Amino acid sequence: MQTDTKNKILDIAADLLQDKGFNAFSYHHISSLLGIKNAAVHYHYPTKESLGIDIIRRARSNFAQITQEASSLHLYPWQQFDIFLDIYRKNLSDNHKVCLMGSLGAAYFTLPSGMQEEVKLMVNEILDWLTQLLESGRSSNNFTFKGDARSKATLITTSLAGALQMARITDNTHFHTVIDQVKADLSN
Amino acid sequence: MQTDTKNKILDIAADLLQDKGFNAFSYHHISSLLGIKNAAVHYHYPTKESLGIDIIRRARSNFAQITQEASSLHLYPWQQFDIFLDIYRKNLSDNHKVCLMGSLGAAYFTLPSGMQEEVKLMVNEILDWLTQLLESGRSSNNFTFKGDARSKATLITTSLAGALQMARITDNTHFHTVIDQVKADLSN
DNA sequence: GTCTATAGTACGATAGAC
DNA sequence: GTCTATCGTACTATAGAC
Repeated sequence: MQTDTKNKILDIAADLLQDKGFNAFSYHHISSLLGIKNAAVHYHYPTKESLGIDIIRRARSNFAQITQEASSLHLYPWQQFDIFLDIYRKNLSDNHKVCLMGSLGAAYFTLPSGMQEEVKLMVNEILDWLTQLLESGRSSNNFTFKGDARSKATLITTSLAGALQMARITDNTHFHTVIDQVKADLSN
Repeated sequence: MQTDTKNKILDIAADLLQDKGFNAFSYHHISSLLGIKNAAVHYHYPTKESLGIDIIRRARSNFAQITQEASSLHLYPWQQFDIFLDIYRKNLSDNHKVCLMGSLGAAYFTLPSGMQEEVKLMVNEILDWLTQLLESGRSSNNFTFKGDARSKATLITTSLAGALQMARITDNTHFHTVIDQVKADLSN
């Protein structure tokens, strides 16, 4: 079990990452929000890369937990899909955070290599899970779409990532528009 | 007419913005690529905000020119749409640049207010143009889709923005997958 | 229009006391 | 585990010579 401070650092850093991006938050931002000093954060995460890696690892772990739980509860395909959409809805309602893929994708070529590897793992896990859900949901006649499931999973994931970014610039209706369109394109 | 150096600054800065993001490039990066000094760039663009604003303004101007030309040539809806897609294809082939909306959306809350306003104008112009193309293309039975055209325009724009980001993390096939899916969803 | 030089700030990171 | 203090670096921006 991690220490309380270490968990709080991770919470704040993840928020900052999805709010301002990896190159626009600092150890000082984190420490001042926690009421401690710069150096205390470095005690828990010596480098910014180690902190970034842990943010992504925790997100991967959370995603695995959510999806495994949905699976063990034998939820219907549409219910599982809605749980997936909730991740993005929550980002929007939490001060217009973008998703991790969007934040890290936009800054990808500035990221330390260890973080780049971790992002790859995360994106592939999301695509794998969604592809399988779409495939089995089509087999059971819950979803309707053409082409292979992985292509559809890619389209959905990229739409949602872009929708969170557009919602910042314009307004929330554009995000909900994308959600509605994505759902409509799976129905029929 | 702008000076040669000022145009080169704009070229390099736009590349850096779409490569690394607004918070990960500096006056020094630009000046060293041009073989001049830091201060010379400040002569042309006193602040980073003024530089950022001009990057977006030029992109808006380029977009207006491209679309007006396509319109004056009386191109078919699919041809016009393909010209639109070319903008994204070119970003991908140019060292995996992301689009301006993606780069600036991810960093939106760190941007100077003047840039935020400029991004809003840009995104609305893109949505306006694409909405009108989709609407008229549907009227002429070239495009097929349900719902209102602006929703479809939003979905397409966000998909493409996200696709460029995902292509960095995974591979180019994911980008072309999105292009194919978007086109298929307009055909039928 | 470009240069040298520098002010002023912020950053990531480390050493060593407590 | 947190602190003070500091090193070395990078950044935006400006002053003034050429």
